[in-house]
Amino acid sequence: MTAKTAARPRKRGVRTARQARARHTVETILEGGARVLAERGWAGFTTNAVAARAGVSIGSLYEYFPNKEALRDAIVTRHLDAGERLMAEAAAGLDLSAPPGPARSEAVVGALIDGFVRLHADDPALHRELSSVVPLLPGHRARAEDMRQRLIGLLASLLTRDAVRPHRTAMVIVDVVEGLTHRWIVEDAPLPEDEMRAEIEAVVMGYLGRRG
Amino acid sequence: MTAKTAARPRKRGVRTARQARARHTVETILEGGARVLAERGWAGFTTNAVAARAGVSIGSLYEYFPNKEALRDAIVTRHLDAGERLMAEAAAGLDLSAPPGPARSEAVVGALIDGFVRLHADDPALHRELSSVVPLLPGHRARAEDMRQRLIGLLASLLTRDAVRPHRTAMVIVDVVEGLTHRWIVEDAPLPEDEMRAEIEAVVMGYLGRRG
DNA sequence: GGGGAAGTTGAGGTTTCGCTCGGCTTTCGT
DNA sequence: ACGAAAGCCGAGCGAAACCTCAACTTCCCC
Repeated sequence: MTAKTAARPRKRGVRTARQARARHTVETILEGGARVLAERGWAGFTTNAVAARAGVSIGSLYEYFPNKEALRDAIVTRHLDAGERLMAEAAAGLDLSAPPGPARSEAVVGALIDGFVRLHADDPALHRELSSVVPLLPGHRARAEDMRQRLIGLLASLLTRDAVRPHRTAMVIVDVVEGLTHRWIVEDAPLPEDEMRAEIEAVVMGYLGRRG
Repeated sequence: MTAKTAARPRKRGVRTARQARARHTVETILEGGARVLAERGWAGFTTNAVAARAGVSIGSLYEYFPNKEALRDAIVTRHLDAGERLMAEAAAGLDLSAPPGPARSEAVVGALIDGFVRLHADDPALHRELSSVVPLLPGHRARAEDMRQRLIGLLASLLTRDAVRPHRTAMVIVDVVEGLTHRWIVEDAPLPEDEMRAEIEAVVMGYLGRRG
């Protein structure tokens, strides 16, 4: 084959799931893909492994995903969506009517820690793989970076009374919280969860007190 | 001709470099491997690419490394050796005759930050790849973990006067410093180096003050 | 300087894995 | 109820990557 010379090589089009059965198949494949990624890592993430894990044939997988990258990207997108939802929930739970000041800042920091703990605690292996070994599209990196920047902006706006340079302070805090939750939940868990939260809070509040 | 009579097919043994020329070849291959890893990542780390980059034939590579994993492991070992040396140097540079207390702690923390900055600043791309995407042998993970524990132990012994639970405090500090240097140097550099050091120091000293 | 050990080479065997395609089964609309 | 569209299947093709091996070159040592 290969026949590049043909007027239309006519690659077989990728199907768009219309029937409920097909949507279920797509769902199953995505879920299987996430499981394979979490359990066997990016190296074990072969299209045949995903199809087998999902209980569908390799042909079905390629009905809905033009290639391996598209499947990977769909899984990444889902993970980013979940993170976005988590962030929105955490923000919605904040009591913004409280008067600005150290007390409110402590509550805000608590919510931030809570959000990151939940983000990492739900399927740590998948999160680890996606956040460090799986190759990402520039668009996905950009989206993650955008989420981070929005989070920093929000935090900065809540810290205007407690910090001389709110944006800088917010960036440091976000990086500290993310770094510690990532290390302790995803890499290994040297502390029980409540102590972990307390330590992270101590680090952040100590920094805030010093910069305030 | 020779040795046709040997009953054993005997898998061809891996050569141990004896002559200077051969040692140079091994060196070149290791260096080429590190470059390929840093520039094209683990996905681009193919034995043919390494051989080409090193300017030797693929056959030569397999004279000294029984397989791809052995080559990877040798590169990882070298990187760990470098980290070990850096840690020893930083420890040797400490002034332990100074009286324990906040002033000495600040100097110790400064040295810690300095060590991690140097560890990450020298070939950040290679460090990134080795510390997150390249699959490691359990033995290598164990060695890295051992280095971390020794560092924590050393730091804890220097903080006995400043913290109620020195070991816990030391662990948190090491994780904060490593997390922030890694994020800011390896992932991207949002701050000039001196400001970066100042922020990390502010985080750690704030935590120390609060826990003291 | 000669013989043998050490070192080097690269075409190609083997395996792994992404992906295709012809044919079969199920669902839907009329 | 029946034809067409949607969905599903899996043997196998081709590319890419790991690794081998027989032949060649360079170096060492007596």
